[in-house]
Amino acid sequence: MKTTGDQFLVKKINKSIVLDTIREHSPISRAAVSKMTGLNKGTVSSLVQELIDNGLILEIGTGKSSGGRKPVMLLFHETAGYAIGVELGVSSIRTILTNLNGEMIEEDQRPLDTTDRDQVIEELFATIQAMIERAPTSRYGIVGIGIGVPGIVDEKGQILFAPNLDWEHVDLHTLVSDQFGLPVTIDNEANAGAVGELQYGAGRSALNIVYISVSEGIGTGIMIGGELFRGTAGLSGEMGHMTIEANGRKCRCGNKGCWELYASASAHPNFDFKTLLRLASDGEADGIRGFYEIGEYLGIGISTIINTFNPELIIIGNQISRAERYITSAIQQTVASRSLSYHRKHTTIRFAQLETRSTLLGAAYYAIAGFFSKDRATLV
Amino acid sequence: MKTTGDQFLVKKINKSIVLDTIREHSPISRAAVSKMTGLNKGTVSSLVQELIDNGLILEIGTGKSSGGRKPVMLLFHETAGYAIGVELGVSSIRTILTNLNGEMIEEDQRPLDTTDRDQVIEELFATIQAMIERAPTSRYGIVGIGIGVPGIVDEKGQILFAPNLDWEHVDLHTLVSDQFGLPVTIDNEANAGAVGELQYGAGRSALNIVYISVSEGIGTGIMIGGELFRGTAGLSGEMGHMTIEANGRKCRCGNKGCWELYASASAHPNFDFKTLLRLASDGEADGIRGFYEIGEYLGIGISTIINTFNPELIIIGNQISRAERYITSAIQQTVASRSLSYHRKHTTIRFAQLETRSTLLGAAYYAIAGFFSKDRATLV
DNA sequence: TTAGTTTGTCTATCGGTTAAACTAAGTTAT
DNA sequence: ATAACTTAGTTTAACCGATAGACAAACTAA
Repeated sequence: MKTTGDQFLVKKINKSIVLDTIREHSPISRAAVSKMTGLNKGTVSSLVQELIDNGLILEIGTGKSSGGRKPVMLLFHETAGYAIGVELGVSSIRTILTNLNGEMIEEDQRPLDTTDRDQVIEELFATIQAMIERAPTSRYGIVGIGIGVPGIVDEKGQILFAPNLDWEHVDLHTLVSDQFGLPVTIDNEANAGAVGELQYGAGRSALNIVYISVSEGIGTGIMIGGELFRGTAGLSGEMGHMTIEANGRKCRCGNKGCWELYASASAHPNFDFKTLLRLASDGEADGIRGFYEIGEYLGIGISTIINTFNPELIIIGNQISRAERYITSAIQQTVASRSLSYHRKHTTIRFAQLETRSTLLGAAYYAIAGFFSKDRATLV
Repeated sequence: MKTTGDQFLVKKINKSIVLDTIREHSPISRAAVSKMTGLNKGTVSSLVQELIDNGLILEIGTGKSSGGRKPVMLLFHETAGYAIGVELGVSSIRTILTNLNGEMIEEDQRPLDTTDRDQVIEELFATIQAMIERAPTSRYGIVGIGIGVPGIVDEKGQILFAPNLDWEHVDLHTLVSDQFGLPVTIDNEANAGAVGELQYGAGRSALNIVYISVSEGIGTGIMIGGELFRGTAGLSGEMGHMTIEANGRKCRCGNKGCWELYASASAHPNFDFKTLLRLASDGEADGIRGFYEIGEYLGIGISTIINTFNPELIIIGNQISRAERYITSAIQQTVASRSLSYHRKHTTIRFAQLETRSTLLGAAYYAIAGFFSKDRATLV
C-alpha cells in the first residue's frame, strides 16, 4: 500500500524542507527561508517555532538590515545530539564522534592484532562505550551508531562474508543494537565511504557518483540520484569482482580475472603496497612502473563504470590515495583511450577529499540521517 | 527549489493512487479501492467522480454482492486515448498503436534499404502519419509518440551516435515533435526494451532489473526502483562496451576487449548469426559450439552485472532470443561459476517475454506515462 | 418479514496552507 | 527630525482536501 496524501504528509514534507534549508544555509532568516522554498511566510514561521521547540534550531540574534527591520537569524542546532561512526578494519578499529552536522568532535583508534570474532567485538563494544562516555550531554544524546565493515553486508545488517576478517554470517546489527539499545546501521565500507564523500567531501551537490575503495581488494559504493543504490538484497556494488580478463588469474570468489586482482593496492605480483610506495618515492623504476600498471588496470575498470553509470563523479579512496601522484596519469590516459567519448565528457575522476575519513564520516551520517527521518515521522 | 507540500499535492498524489489502483485491478468497486489504498470511502468517491468526468474511467454496471448492496464496478477507460511506439531498426522501421493499457491495436513494418538520414526520416514520418490515421477517434486522441533507436541518445532526445545507421548528432526529438505537434520521447532501444519488459513482460512487479539487448551489438537498460536509470546526461547503460579482455580485440569504440565483441549475435569469427542458427538447428557441431561460446561470454558479462547491481531479474532480449535453446545452459553454467554466490541467489535470468516487441511496447509506454504524469499535474 | 451487511454519499470537523492585513523595527530622503 | 519607504515576522480569515461517522440504498440470509 502506497503512502496516501493527507495534511500530515504535507506538514512533514514542508518541515523537512524548512529544516534542510536552515541546515544548508545557516545562519538564515525566516524571510529568506520563505523566499528560497516558496513557502508562505506564515507557514515558515509556524514550522520554525516547532523546530525551535524541538530543540533542532536556535535563534542567534539579529542580522544586518537591508533597508528594513533586522532579520532574526536561525541556526541549525548541531549539538542537539551526537552520532558515532565506526570503521571496522582488518588491522584496526577507528571510531569518531560527530555532531548533527557531521563534524568530528572526538576520535579514537585501536589496533587489532586478531580477527577472532569475540575479541574483535569486545574491542568494538569498548571503543563505542568510550565514545558514548566522551559525548557532551545534549538534548537527544547519541542518536545512533553507524559501522562500516570490509565485507558483504545484507539489508538487515548481517555480515554475510568478510574475507579479510575471515568472518561469515555475523549478525553485527543485532549484537551492537542489543548492547547499546541505540539505532544501528551496518554497511560495507565502500558504501559508507560513498555516502561520506557525497555528504561531506568531493561529491557534495552531485547526484550520481561512484566511490571506489581501493586497498587489499576493491569495493564500490554507487550513489544514484543522491541515494545509495542497494540492489535487491542490499548487496549491490561488488564491482571489484567484475571480470576484466576472461581467462585471467583465479580469484578466491570463484571467478577468473577479477578487477581487484589487477588493480588493487596488493595487485603487484612481486611487491606489497608499502614496498611499492617506498620504491616509487625513491624514484626506482620498479615502483614507478608498478604503480603505472595498477593505474592502467584501474583505468580499465573505471572506463566500464563510466560507460555503465555515466556518473558525474568517480571518487577513488582508501589506501591507494597515498599513491595518487604515481597513478593519476595512468588512470587518466587509460580512461581517455578506453571509455566512450560522450560519456567521458560528463564524468570527473577525483581522489577522496576526506582522505582516510570517508567511511567514518559516512557511517556517522547513517546515524544522523536515521535520526532525522525518524524525527520527521514522529515529531510532526 | 524542491516541491513543497500543499493541498493540491495531496490531491494529485491520491488521485494518482486511485487511478493506478483501478488500472491494475479493473474491474473494481469504490469500496475495494478504499480498502486497498487506505483512503477514506468519501475521498475515493469524489476522486472517482472526477476521473469519470475526465473520461479516464467508466462505470460498467454492478458486480456480485457479497451479502449487501451490489458494488458498482469501475473500469479503466483504456480507449480514451492511444499511443504510438516506434522501433527504428537498421533494416526496418516497426510501428505499433496501443491503447492506454499498452495493448497493441495496430502494427506496421517497413523495410529500410538505406541509412540515409533524410530518407529514413521521411519513411519514419510516413509510418507515424499512417498510424495516426488508423487510430480510432477518442477523447484524448494520440497522447504521444515514443521512439527506440539503436544508438546513444542524450536526455534531450538527440541521437549522439548510432553506429549501425552511421548517424551522428541527429536531433530526432525536434524533428518529430515539429512534424506532428505531439509529445515525443526518444530513447535507445535497450532502455525502451527494459521499460517494456518491466511494464508488460517478464519484469512486472520487479523493481531492479537489467535488460540486455543482444543483436549486432549489446545494449543494456537498467531499471532501478522501478525507474529507468539514466545517468547524468542520459547516457547510462552502455555495458556492451565493458572490458572483459583487457588486451582483447579492438572495438570501433576505441576500447579493447569490449563485451559485445565476444557475446553479441555477430560475435562469431567465422559465421554470421543466421548461419549459426541454421548450423545449430541442423545439429552441426560448429553451430552448437559457436553458440556455446557466445553463451559463455554472455555469462561472463552477466556475472559482472549481477555483482554490480544485485538485480532481481536479468532479461535477455532482441535477436539472440532466437538462439535461446542453444545458449541457455552455457549462460547458466558460467554465471553459476563466476558470480558471487550471495548475489546470485537473488537474481533470476530470463529471456524477454515480449519476444521482439519489448522495445515497441516500451516506446509506447513512454508516451502513455508522459500523458498521465502531465494529466495528473494539470487536471487536478 | 426482519435483521444484518455492504456500498456509496453526505455532512461536520479538523488540520494544514495561503493571502493579506497588521505590527515591529529598521533605512532613506527631504 | 520627520515622513516615507522597506523589510521581517505574526496574526487572521478563508480555502481546500481528508477524515470520521451518520445515513440512505440495495442487497442476503434466516
